[in-house]
Amino acid sequence: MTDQRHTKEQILDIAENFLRDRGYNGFSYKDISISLGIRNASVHYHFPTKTDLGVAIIRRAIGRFESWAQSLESRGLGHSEKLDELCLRFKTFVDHEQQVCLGGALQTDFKTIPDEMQKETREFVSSMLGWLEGLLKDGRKQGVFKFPGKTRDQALLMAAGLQGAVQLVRATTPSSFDSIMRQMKLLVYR
Amino acid sequence: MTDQRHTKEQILDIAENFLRDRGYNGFSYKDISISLGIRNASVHYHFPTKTDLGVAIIRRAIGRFESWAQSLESRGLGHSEKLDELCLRFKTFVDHEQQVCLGGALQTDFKTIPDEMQKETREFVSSMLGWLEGLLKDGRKQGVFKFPGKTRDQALLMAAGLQGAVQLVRATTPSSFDSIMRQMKLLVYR
DNA sequence: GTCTATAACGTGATAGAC
DNA sequence: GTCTATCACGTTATAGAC
Repeated sequence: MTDQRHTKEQILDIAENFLRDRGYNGFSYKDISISLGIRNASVHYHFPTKTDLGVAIIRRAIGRFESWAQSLESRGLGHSEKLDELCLRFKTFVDHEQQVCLGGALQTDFKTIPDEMQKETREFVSSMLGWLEGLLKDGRKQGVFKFPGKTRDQALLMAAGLQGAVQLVRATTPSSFDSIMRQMKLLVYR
Repeated sequence: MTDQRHTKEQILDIAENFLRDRGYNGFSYKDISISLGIRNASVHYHFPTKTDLGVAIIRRAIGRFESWAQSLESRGLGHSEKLDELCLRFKTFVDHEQQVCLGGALQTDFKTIPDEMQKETREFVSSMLGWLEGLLKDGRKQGVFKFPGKTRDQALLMAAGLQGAVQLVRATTPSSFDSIMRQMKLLVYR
């Protein structure tokens, strides 16, 4: 019984890894089954269709993001530290075999993924943008962040910068990510 | 004779469109052949392998970008106008069925594309980054742009922001692109 | 829950006629 | 240059035994 949840979770781990590594159309049930050491049909037992699998990956990511955001609260971090933690989160992708973030991968493949996945993707992105906007709004009010214009625009720019940064690394060098983070912070703190 | 070049160019147009629309693994020779009204095998006549096709798309994009940059010179545009033109270039993708930019699509699919395409992708990105860095360096020297930090970092941030922006549109709304451009300019002009 | 076996279809690619 | 026909293989997915 714990075994079921265990395998299911393992499949999600592996599939999400492939998704960030190769995109939604860049991996198959066979890849997952080989990676896990079971058979193709066994993967289908846990996730009947690839759509089910894709939706589950994104839903889990949404929950994980919200838990993460919550954990920052309970650790009592300040605005500046929270922003650092977000950047660190993306840096993890780069450090882990130059993977890209889930949102970026799903948006690039957007027109090829089923409707249910598109819907979850919007939800995921909306959740992240909402959090970031809140952080920037609060941080600016308290004088931690200093940027002109609308908070919403700044949040969008940072989200775009973050997801573009992890992708750019693949065509340049890992240090590009650090460059972009450095500059992003420079512009928001002065 | 002109017909050959014509069909070949049409294939490139259609394939590049698919690539920006659905990613490298999201379209097939069949899609192209149907779209062009010829047969699968005929497409293979012009581009024997999908790798050949992919490489040709990127090479053409590199040439096109350099012609575009050159055209800005002959039009005698200033630094500020050149930056506007770049943003406009990306906005075109958004306006055209919310497509993403070639660099972003290729980077997301990077680990699934053949070596030759990876090489061309690096070349393409390098070309764009070099141009942008030159623009920012010159513009800052002349007092048009005002940003702290390294020119290279700023160029990387803007490239990441641009490619992230066209992608984010898909999961949010087209106006996100305008928001991001507005904020990007705000930060580089003050 | 996992297996074997297989269906139904899509993919990149090639041979050879016209 | 384009066609028909076909190959070899990968894909998602299902039926049914263990």
